[in-house]
Amino acid sequence: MPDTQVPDMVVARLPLYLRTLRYLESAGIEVTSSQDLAARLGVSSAQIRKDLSYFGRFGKQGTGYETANLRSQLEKILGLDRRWPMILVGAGALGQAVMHYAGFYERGFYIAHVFDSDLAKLGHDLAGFVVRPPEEIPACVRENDIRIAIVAVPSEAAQAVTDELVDAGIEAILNYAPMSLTVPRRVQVQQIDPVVHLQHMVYYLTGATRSSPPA
Amino acid sequence: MPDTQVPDMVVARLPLYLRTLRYLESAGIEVTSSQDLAARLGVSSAQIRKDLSYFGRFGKQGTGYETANLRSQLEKILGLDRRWPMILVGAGALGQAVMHYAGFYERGFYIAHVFDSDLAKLGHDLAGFVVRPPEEIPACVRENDIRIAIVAVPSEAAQAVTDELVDAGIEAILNYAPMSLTVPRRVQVQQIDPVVHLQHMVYYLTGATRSSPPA
DNA sequence: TAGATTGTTAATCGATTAACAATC
DNA sequence: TAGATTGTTAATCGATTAACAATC
Repeated sequence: MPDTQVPDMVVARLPLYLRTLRYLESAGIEVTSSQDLAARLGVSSAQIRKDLSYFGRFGKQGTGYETANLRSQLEKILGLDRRWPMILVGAGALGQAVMHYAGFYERGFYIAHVFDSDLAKLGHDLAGFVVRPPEEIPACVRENDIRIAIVAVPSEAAQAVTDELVDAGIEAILNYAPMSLTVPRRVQVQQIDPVVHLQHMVYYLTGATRSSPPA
Repeated sequence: MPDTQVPDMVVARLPLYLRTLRYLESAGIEVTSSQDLAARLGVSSAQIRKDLSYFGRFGKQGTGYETANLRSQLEKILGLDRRWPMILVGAGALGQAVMHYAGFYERGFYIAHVFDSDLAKLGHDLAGFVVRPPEEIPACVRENDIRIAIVAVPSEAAQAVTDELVDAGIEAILNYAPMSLTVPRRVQVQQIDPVVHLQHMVYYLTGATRSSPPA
């Protein structure tokens, strides 16, 4: 079974499965089942089995899945059997918070270089990173084979920075600016905007006339 | 047209529409159309019109939508014609980054109280917030009518903190811990986990054999 | 064996899109 | 008026679920 064309929604769920498997593994739980995972994630067990079936057969009838094995299989499928370097653009408050975030390294990513257009920031100080001017992005990306960038600049600058990143050959962008970015189809973009999630939830907090939250 | 039961996916998109409308408004663009919004957001214009139709009629044939009007209508629909106080649990590195995030206040939210179980943190220092012990959460929530909480504690503590928040009457949780939370159905949960998004994108960066990214 | 759980197919359900009459 | 765009319906498309034979 080759890549029969996996729906993007399925791909999007794999990291959630992976996260739970890591947790189970760290808790010493060596075997799990689609039902157990489903309960922990709040989805249906059929969905988990169906999702996994796009990539192969990882379980054993009557038993379930070996936690460590499925975890490692998912890592391989997602491309996490290596570590990915990223560049960070923006070394302001948000960018510095991103630099300090410990979760990247543990789960397959790390920040390799940091850029900011503020001349006052160029130096060694920030969280152990040397802040470099944006002009150096193209060479840095090329020389270090970097494919992922994090955008942590003010909204006003986000699209311009994105255009430069795309020109430099970046293929995936994690955007912390609260703004939709326009990119060519070959470039992946994902958005981190906590306020969008708050606004979504607040809808269900308003009025008793309001429809009830989704299952 | 009352609340015919709006699909959650539609509700989830409203904040994105709102974000773009705010941008247009700030750029002095007074009129827009479903086509213009669609192009900016990378969705179809039919979807935007359909989504809006769940809530009423906001446009004018032949012309489009008045930016400021549609923005304000969406705010009303989402429940953003007021400002929502939140409590933050966790005053470590992540919690402090959340405290410093300027985007909440501008878009309808603010952190009213901060809690941390670390005795060393109790005090005034952090970003202008007085850090209080978690025992005070229930009274604080009750007395101040707080319905939203942000969880920014280590993964190991996240579920326990969540259970306490639920008991205290919290109805919506924004979770920064990289971990699925289990809550009663009446409670909203949304997750912020940048690594999940990176892992999702990386799938499309691996191998030429790989299916191409979604449109 | 009896009990459990997978992998998979077919049925259901829901979301997106296409298309167009209404109308500004 | 001619041109444009909405709001809405019906058709399409795709994702989720139910169910069960296979099998550990």
